[in-house]
Amino acid sequence: MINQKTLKKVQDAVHSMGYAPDATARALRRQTNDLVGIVVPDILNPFFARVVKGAEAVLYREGFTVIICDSEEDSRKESAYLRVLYERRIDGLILIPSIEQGQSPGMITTMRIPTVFVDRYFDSSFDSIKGNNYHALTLLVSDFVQRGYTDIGFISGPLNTLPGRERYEGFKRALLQYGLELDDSKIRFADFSIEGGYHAMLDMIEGGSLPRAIIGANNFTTVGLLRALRQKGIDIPGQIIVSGIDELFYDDLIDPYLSLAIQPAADMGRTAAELLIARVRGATSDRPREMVFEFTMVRGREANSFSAVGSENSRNATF
Amino acid sequence: MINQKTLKKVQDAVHSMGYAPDATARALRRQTNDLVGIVVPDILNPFFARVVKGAEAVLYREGFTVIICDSEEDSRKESAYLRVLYERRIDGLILIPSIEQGQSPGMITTMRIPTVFVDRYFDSSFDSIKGNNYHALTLLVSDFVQRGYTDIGFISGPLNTLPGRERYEGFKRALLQYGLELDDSKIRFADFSIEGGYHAMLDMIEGGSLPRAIIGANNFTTVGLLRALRQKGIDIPGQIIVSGIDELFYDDLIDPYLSLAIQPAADMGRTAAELLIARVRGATSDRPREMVFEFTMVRGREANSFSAVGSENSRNATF
DNA sequence: CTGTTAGCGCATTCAA
DNA sequence: TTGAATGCGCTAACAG
Repeated sequence: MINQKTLKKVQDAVHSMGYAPDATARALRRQTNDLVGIVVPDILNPFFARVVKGAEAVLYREGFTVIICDSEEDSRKESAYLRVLYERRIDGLILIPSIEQGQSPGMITTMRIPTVFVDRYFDSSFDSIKGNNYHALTLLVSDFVQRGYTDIGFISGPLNTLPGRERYEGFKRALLQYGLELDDSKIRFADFSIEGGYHAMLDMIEGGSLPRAIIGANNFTTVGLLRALRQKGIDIPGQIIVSGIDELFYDDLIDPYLSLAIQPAADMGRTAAELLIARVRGATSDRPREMVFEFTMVRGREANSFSAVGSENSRNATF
Repeated sequence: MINQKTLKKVQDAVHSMGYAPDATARALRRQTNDLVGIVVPDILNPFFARVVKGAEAVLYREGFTVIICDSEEDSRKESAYLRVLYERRIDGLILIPSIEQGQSPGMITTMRIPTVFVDRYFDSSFDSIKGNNYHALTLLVSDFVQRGYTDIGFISGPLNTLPGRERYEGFKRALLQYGLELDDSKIRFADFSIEGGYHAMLDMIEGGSLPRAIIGANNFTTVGLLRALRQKGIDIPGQIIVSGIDELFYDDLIDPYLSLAIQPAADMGRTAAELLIARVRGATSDRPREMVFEFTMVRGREANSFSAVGSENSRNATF
């Protein structure tokens, strides 16, 4: 038995001389890398950034190193990254796919790497995590109806994504549920981007059919939509009232009248990491799990009757 | 000579069978990894996220894989990550240090990895990139003065960071330059966080010395400061007018009267990557380079006299 | 130009 | 319990 104090001294000495074991060689020998890849369409989008932060925290705690890749909503860059990650012999993958799928689905299946999809996904044979998109629209529409607004428009996301489809479906169902009429002139389709939301809203305005209330299909769509309304000098909440899906940043500062249906993004990221770690460490044979997270409604100033913004409600969530 | 078409066919066949060369083994053999680490204090901060995006784009193009690490402004987590990156045998490092330095400076020097510091840094023997912080405050103060506001407050950053020090110094110099008096009751020190800015502003308000104009030392400080003003029901721009440093997100939507001094964050990230690649590939013996980027002034609604927000000015920069 | 071999730094195995 | 040998998958060097 070596003396503990001596051991510690030697370790310290070795360490201070700048030695550290080579993780590359270890990975080669052990055939496992403690490496996880996370691929997201845009790290600047606060929703994705929060998912990444949640996942990263768990993976770091569990001793994994994380390679974060920003596909820039480009399916070719995404595929290229998947290839790179595969060559790096990652042990697991958390993927938020870009809108266009490209070659990724094929690669994911042939790579045979444990994978968890978040928000958007294309393959039910993998673990996946999403928000209850249908319910989000029930929340938003019912909020409008309760406040007396029944003339409701929608800037939808792209229907070739899961949240795009489900939110559009959810919007239609919610209108039906409240006996409201579906008016196509008050629906536009965009691509979950700021520009997309902006142009869709401009188009609706210029089409002459401004609804009394409108919903943005995701955070960026809502930003674009608000920008169009401001540019056209349309009064909020006087002429139109706005709700959106997904947190932005400092939402209370952006527009005190803005109501939002919010997914617990960091929780979803954490859960994705936990599911992934279970796969990596444990039985890969378990059947895929689909986890659905609930949205929370955060109401803007008007819906709160006259409570002050910045008071004890969840609008301070970023704190 | 092998027939090109045959070669291609073989490659395709091999590739389709799921084979891809093992980057881990290659790294071990070649003793170079095409791996770069980026360590930032908070990937949710749009300034840091933009730096990362800029750097990542260049590194990706040049064939490097990027490991992005979020130190959460925690010097212990930062050091732990530096250790991990070192063990992973990264070829280069881009570092935005956390506020407290902890063990990182020592590690950086003993690791002997090509390193580029961005925004904050502690060692002039490495390449570094920053904004012209002094000039930022000249821009902001002179803008206020031109608009007739001479009673100017400042929520400073921490003086143990480079931008914190330089911006505070810059503020003092700018006041001097315009013959204005330095009033300590209108200066508070915070930590570049939303909470910090919020509490600092609250403290100033409750101290009874509200200036007619105020500057936030960085993007988060400005958010916190705005939140405090709103919560206290203080009218912007009636009672106080606000300027800040660094872009937020959708700044025009947050407050149309908000003026900002903005660093070209993505450019700075790109340049960091280019400097790093030059070091990694080339002569390590070159003396360290310090690059200083200029701020751009983006004026809020009032300063623009009556031009509409959303018009052809740089407030649409996020587009 | 093609084919063979040695070794990168570890972890595992087997021998002592 | 401790020490020496083997090989992970690749590439660079070398020999044919």
